[in-house]
Amino acid sequence: MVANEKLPHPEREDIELTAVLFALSDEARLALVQQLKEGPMDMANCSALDPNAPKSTRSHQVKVLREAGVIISELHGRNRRLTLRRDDIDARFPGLLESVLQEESALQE
Amino acid sequence: MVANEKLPHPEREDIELTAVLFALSDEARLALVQQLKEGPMDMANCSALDPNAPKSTRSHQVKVLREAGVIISELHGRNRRLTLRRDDIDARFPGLLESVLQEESALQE
DNA sequence: ACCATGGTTCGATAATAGTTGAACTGTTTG
DNA sequence: CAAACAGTTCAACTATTATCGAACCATGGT
Repeated sequence: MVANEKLPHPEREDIELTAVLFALSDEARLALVQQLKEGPMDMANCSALDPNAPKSTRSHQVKVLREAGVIISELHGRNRRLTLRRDDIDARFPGLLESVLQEESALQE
Repeated sequence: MVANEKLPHPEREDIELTAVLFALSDEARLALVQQLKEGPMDMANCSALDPNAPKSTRSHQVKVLREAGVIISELHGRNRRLTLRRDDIDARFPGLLESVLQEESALQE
């Protein structure tokens, strides 16, 4: 039972490849996904989301990933806990996440 | 020896993941890449490039894929022969193309 | 109940991307 | 060499995305 799911997430079968690719085609969003491969994180702790940026900007980046079906964003205390939808993406597009997550350059430069 | 290479193509090591993902995040461009997995094709014969669209539009779509390093566009007679850079993409991002090319939906709907 | 925290939403503006016609380039064919 | 063909480039326009401040909303702590 997932707590308080107010923000819409696409069902697995509604996840579209082009939307996923687009969501991942941004350095910042890709870096965030890289960070989430280790496990769920609270949004406030994600260093990949520039802490200097306004929160509306951070919220927007997360929204794009969420609406594409790449991550789940659920209420957890007063934070948002972000979880990579690894199973769903793997089921829809086998091998895609693995190949993207291998790449380290997004975090380095 | 490749014939008459006037248009710039990035070197293998300069191909960026985000640029590739972005190039593939468009239905039309993805469909073109799907079509090219069978082998090189002349631009004029690619049904994935809407034949009703103006040629400047088709040229633009090809340009995005070329500049991202996804395809090679070389002069071949009075056509452009398009070739998927499978080896280069595989070398840079192993598994990525395979996972994207498995997906059929782009050609179907 | 109040306040601080962490985030969302809205609306405006800036930046980036796509579309297209017209003019131009290179190549084949007559 | 001229016309036709295939495509590129340019410039103007449209459309989509991103950024950001301000107002708002829910939760946790006191």
